[in-house]
Amino acid sequence: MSSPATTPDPLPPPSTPDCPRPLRADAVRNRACILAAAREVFAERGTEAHAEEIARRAGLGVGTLYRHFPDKEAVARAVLEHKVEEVKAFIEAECLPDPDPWAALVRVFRNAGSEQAEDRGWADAVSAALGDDPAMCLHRERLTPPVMELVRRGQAAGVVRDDLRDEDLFGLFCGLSAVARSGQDWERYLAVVLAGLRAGGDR
Amino acid sequence: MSSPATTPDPLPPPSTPDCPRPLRADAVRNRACILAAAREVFAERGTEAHAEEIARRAGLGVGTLYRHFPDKEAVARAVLEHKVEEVKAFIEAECLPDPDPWAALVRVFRNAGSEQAEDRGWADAVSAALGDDPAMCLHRERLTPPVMELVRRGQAAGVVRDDLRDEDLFGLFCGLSAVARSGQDWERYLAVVLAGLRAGGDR
DNA sequence: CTAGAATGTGAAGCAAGATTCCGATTCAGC
DNA sequence: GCTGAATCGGAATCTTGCTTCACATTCTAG
Repeated sequence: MSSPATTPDPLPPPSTPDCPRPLRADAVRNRACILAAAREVFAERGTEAHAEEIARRAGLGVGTLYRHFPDKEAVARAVLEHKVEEVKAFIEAECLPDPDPWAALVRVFRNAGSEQAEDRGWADAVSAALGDDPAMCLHRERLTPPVMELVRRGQAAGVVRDDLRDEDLFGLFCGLSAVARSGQDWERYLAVVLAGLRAGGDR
Repeated sequence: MSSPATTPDPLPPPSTPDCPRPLRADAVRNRACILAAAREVFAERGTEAHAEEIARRAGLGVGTLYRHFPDKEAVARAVLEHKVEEVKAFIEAECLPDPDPWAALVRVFRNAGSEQAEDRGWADAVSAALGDDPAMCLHRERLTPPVMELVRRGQAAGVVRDDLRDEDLFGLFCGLSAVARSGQDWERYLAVVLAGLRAGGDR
């Protein structure tokens, strides 16, 4: 079926779907620089970050940025992807294992608050997660399950209010993002929300 | 000091600070059209509303819009002003008189939720109120007092949690705005927040 | 009814950013 | 160290939306 190994394939390495061809070493390095810079800039400026600033911060020209990504949104998506994995990892490593579901849930919210306070882009993304842009909803799907798992455990233990659906949860995070983004004291806001989540506080 | 009354003042009516000169009848009418259109468009599109669309919806050219307002932001301010008065009037007429401070507070929040769900511009403004743009903070100053008055009464009656400062309150409204704006079910969100506001639910 | 000021128009001018383009540079295999 | 393909750079281009302007139209006082 394939040509004898002795004759080097005249075509570039057959482009497998996930690795069309090995990137040149410098290109790999630069791509990483762009992503690192983008993480910084999005964290500072949120969705409004400028492509130019990302490139400059990476020590590269805009053209290079556009060689690696089709447009600015793609960069944002890549950065978001990274953040989601980070947060997911935190929840799975630091919260899910906790035998006390309430303490674990509190830790999830605290983490969300501090991350959002420090990363405007992340706060923007969480706010946008309620919208209808599919790219922005992706992380909602990715993070809801582990958090709901904790909620369910809490409800089983009788410490979390019984009515509470997926969407409500994201609504709360969304509110938190609005407060955290603004430099407001999100801990106080969180205190109220947590009190509200606790079982029995119902009106 | 002034010239005899018999000689009509050759100058246009001395421009008093608040009424430089009487506007022409059609100008008054058009200004009102612009504001009405602006209210609609800002309600639909929020801060992103286009000057052009406002003018078109008013049945006028953009130039006319700019004859009446120095820039788009001035239009937004005027619209905001109107909304703030409306909300303030609602609180003073429908909530402050209520002898039950908790019921009154709930009504304030419900009103906020439904207004924000129907008026994207208002939701945006509330979110922005935590920022540092003075024009956007103005309504915070205007609405905080009456609401805090209710909070204080509630605290005195022992139905509202004791620690609760001005800023916290706006944080909660800000969160509500994020949820309401997104078409999410803000009533559920509110249920949690209200449970959290209630005295005794503390962790 | 008429003149002249006040208004209304919307095309043209600008500004800010995103994206493209193509010559200049750098890598990787020989 | 050579050569051609892959990359880089950043000025030029395009897009979008705000704002201005010179001229046309409409009011209002006389």
